[in-house]
Amino acid sequence: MDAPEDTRSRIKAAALALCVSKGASETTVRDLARAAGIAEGTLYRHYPSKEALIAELFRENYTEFGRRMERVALSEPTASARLCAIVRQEFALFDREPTLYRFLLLMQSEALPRIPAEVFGPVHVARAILASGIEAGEIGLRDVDLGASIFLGFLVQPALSVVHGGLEAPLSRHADAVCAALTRALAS
Amino acid sequence: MDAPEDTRSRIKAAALALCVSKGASETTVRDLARAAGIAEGTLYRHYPSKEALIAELFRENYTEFGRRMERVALSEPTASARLCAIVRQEFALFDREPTLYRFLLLMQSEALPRIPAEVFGPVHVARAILASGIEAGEIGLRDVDLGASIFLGFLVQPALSVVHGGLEAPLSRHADAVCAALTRALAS
Amino acid sequence: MDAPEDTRSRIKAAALALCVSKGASETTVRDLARAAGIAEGTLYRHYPSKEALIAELFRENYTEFGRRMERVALSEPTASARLCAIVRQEFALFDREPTLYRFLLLMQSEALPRIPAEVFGPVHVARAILASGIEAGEIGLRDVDLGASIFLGFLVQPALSVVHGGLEAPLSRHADAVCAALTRALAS
Amino acid sequence: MDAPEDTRSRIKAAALALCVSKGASETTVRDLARAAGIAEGTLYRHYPSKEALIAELFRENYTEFGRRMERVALSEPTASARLCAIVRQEFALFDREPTLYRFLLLMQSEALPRIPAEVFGPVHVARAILASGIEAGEIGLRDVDLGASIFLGFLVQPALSVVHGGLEAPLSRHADAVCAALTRALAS
DNA sequence: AATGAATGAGTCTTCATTCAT
DNA sequence: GATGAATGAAGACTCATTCAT
Repeated sequence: MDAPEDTRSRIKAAALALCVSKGASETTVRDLARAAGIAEGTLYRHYPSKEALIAELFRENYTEFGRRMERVALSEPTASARLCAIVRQEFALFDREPTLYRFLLLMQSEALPRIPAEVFGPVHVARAILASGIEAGEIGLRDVDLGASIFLGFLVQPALSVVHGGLEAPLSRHADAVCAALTRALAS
Repeated sequence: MDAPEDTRSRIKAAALALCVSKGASETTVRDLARAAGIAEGTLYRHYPSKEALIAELFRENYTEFGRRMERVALSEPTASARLCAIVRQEFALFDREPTLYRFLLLMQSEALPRIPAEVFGPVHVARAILASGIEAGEIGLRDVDLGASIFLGFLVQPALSVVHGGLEAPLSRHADAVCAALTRALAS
Repeated sequence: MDAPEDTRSRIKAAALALCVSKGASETTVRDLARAAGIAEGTLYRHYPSKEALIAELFRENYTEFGRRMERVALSEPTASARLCAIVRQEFALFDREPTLYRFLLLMQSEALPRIPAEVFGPVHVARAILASGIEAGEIGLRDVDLGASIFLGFLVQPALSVVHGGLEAPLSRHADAVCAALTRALAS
Repeated sequence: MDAPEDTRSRIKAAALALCVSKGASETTVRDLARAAGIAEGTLYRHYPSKEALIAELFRENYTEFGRRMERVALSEPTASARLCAIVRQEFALFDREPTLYRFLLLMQSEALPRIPAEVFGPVHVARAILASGIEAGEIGLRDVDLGASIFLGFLVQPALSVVHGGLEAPLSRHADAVCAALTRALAS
């Protein structure tokens, strides 16, 4: 009745929502199946294990995150403008798709260590932009790795603060201020 | 034979190390007992549950984190200097006690949501310092909450980058550059 | 495209091989389907259940075993000669079709209890030959049931010993010695 | 309350009985626990897995079988007498402890292949006795391996025949006839 | 006749927790 | 306080079987 792809999508959506609301290890296969409207065994026709499902889900969204960054960055002329465009876009996405975003944020500490460093993601894009900015003499901070780390701090921490209640939603409201501070931080 | 406090310390040390190396939910009471050199049942003489043990462990270190920040901040004259002193101190601590620090970093996303916002911690300290700096006209960024969030980004993200391998250890090596960028970011 | 009988044969061959190599209950329908080159559901067009498939497979080969015994026995003049002819033939078959034979040997303990005693098989043939031998005064051992059991021991145990590595292959090499011993055992 | 050894014994007894009555793979851990009067989890304090429990059970009884054979054999003067003593003893044991014996008989085909050939057992004893008999010129059949195999056939097949209903119980009733036939078989 | 995704009862196993010693 | 065997609920996963196509 449903296309097989539909079942997979339902599983993914259920996993995303449940991991965000209860955490990955508190989410049982039974929860997953119920939320996706499938039988428990059906999950195993699509993923080899619960762990693999979550890992794949994280990886997909992680690399998609990187690709999204690449996409907005392309249309901007300078490194600073690129990073700001990313901030604006991601903050807007955080407001529009809170579940997807929280998933990425919350799973980071468990999932990232299991992903090989070579896998394409936000860090690569940040590094590339910073490298070009440094070469163009536009960015003062000369350490690409540190610059990427600081940039990610600007991107991630405000989002986390909104999640934890320390910063008022919507996140987009803070985009201008964050971009300004980010530009100053990397400038000299 | 051992003072009871000794047993508690051994349990805490074991929990810290195991949570860092395998994650909280992957750490079993058996693991804990083995690592602490006690019987499984003994844990329950000291904590009502495994969950409570980890929660208490996080909370202790979390508030201690805040208190450490307060302590260094006191001796500095300006907001900027205070924040930089904190950065330097914590980066040094990260290098000296990696397990303790990683525990805080990794458990954040699971443990923080369960801690009421009123509980004293780093966020309070950051906010207080920023508020004073804004009042003194020393800090341009006028939103205390956002400023605190950005500051935490500077504190946390470089540490995470070292953990994930994206930034070269030791973290202290980057303290100067981070302080400079942080000062610029908040300045205007 | 294929004649249906072909599919059945492929299923049977797959079941035989898998039961021998991993045991009946360790063999899954998925294994069976994969090895036979069919879909899992297809098995149920040919057999009502996995269990029924294996039971039928055993029964077929079990009665065929009996019929084979009957056939060689016919051309021999005395009971002793008949039993020896059987030994020779079966030992040769064991060497030629090891999988088929191991199936019979290994499934014995699970499958035999579920087969009613009336079902035609090796035991019937052995009993008939022995009865005729006793009547002809040619065989000293007067208990037909015991004689049949001892004969089966001569037939089965050397084969099992080869399977378990306690007796050197090929089994046929031992046919003469076994026949001689068997003849002596029943003689007096 | 119970000595721990008691729990283990109860588990073993339950496993023995259930494996005999329903087969190893049809026996669930739940069955085992119920029959032993323990909780399911308790089994895993004593054995690493259900499989390991059954394997250990088989191995224990298998080597004990060998040791029993050794023990009766000692008191007899000739190879023939030793083998007959074994037959008599084991047939009697089969009648007295049918469950234990059936376990060995029925599990043979699954369990034996997983036991390394070096493990001490009935085959070793049979071979040793036959070798001594051959050397003493007392036994005509010159192939030790084949002789051991034939002997095991005399030992095992009549027991199996009783289990399957082809031979009338008690097995001991047939001991004399079997001994006589065995002696003749090996003699010349 | 053939397919193979879906099913869901049932399996083995784990693990936080209890309690008699 | 300390122990560690016992618990049993709950977990992840399997697999024979069904059925719409």
